[in-house]
Amino acid sequence: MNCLPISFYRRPTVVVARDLVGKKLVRTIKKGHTFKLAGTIVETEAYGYTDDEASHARMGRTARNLVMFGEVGRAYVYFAYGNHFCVNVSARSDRVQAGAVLIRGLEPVEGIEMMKKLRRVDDIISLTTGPGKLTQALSITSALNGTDMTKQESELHIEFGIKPACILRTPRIGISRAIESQWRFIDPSSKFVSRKIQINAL
DNA sequence: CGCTCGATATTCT
DNA sequence: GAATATCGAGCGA
Repeated sequence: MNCLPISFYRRPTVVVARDLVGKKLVRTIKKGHTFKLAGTIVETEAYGYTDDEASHARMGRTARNLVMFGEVGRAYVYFAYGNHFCVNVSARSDRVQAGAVLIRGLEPVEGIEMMKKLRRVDDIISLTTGPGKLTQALSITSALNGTDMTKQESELHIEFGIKPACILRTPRIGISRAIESQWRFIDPSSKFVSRKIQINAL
């Protein structure tokens, strides 16, 4: 079994976000043949509960964010700006009621030709450098919301990888609240990070 | 390269 | 009605 165990996700969300950098996100598609699409996670962000003004869970449960409150290690897929899907993994310590880690960047490893077709682009760099891009490259939609990411047989799961030499911690991107929290983690040696650093507003 | 804007689901005010 | 965990097209420099 190559998958990260459920205990990996039953820890503080920020710690899980850091430790997910270097792990492998795997998507299997059964369509006649079985296709495998996979990439190494190079960029993540942690989102919390009522303590986090930028989190979907900050106001409590809604139909959309239920997975953030449920069992850990599950895929939380949501539709952003009416245009793109984004994928998270639910993760939190037992003391907290909600939490998830947004996967923001991948380094493509397997199934690159199919990713190019799904994205309708040829450029490797723009294939998976961003949360909306990587869901398109791996054909991740709300149909996969709630998927158990700790099971090898799941169409979407997370496997062990190689621990990066260095992980950088920065403020999160694309939010206007709680910009002071440094809950974004990147592998600075990777070319597949959407932005190397966050420029802090004055 | 950088900036503006449209697409438009879901939630909040 | 406004904001949002985004992206890419179009435009100007």
